[in-house]
Amino acid sequence: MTAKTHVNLSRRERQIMDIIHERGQATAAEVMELLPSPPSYSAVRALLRLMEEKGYLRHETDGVKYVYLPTLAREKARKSALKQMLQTFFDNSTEQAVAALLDLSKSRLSQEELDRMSVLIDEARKEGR
Amino acid sequence: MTAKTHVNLSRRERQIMDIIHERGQATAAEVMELLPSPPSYSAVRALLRLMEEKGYLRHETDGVKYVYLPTLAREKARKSALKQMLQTFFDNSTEQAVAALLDLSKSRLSQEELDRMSVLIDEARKEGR
DNA sequence: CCTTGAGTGCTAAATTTTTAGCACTACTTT
DNA sequence: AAAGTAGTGCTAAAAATTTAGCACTCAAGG
Repeated sequence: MTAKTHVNLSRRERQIMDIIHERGQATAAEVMELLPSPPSYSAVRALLRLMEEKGYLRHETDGVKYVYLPTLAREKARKSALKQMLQTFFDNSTEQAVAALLDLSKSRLSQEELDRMSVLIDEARKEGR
Repeated sequence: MTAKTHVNLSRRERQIMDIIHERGQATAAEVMELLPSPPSYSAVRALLRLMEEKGYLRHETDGVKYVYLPTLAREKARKSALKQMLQTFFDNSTEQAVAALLDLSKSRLSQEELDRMSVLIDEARKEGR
């Protein structure tokens, strides 16, 4: 099984996945803190438990408390999210997506960062050939 | 108001938004066709009507039928989705996102497309300077 | 014109999600 | 070793969502 893809996530589940992906891991208390219009602590815990049962999360114990982590490697989750976004918003055009990305962050990009991206593209060029 | 951001969308609402963003517009019948585990036609119509009421969609009439469109310009929706993804999966690193994007699509990219991306980066470089 | 087909809006039932609260366990502190 | 604190699991109620079905409108064809 693994992957009922994330299209099946309910609203809260998705919010929680986002938080956990963003931080890599999180405790119930942290999740609660970051949730918009957070419900009660016990509600958050219940959600986490349910999501674990459904296979979206797993937990490790840190002393007495639980730390939740995504089941799917971050790498894979990224990939699937990117694919989805490419299809939904960019007609599967990588070029358009890169353009939008550059535009979005242009003010924040250093010369060095841009140089490195340039190299990435050169490499892809070579590989493709 | 406008923008309860899309974090508030329910599962079905999100699926529908994705479909409509992907196609630019869609009728109830089309949406139904593309929905995973599609419910009845009238259920789809009801959802669309509700979403319009909440301000996520609007419709135009094409002869007798309704064609639904996103309220938010595609451009803006893209931007907000990208931002979200950058933050959730890439620690706000544009570089990492570009790398993942290239990796994801490497087999599909033509030399020409890669050249054009290269140009994009050069331009950003000049602007930044 | 009348009937039929393809669309719509609305309402309320069914299902799913979301929530709170209680009962329990395990440390820590005194 | 008793009491307190901080965590957990589970259950069932509350809220929100998703759904089906019915009543209506309009245009087209006979």
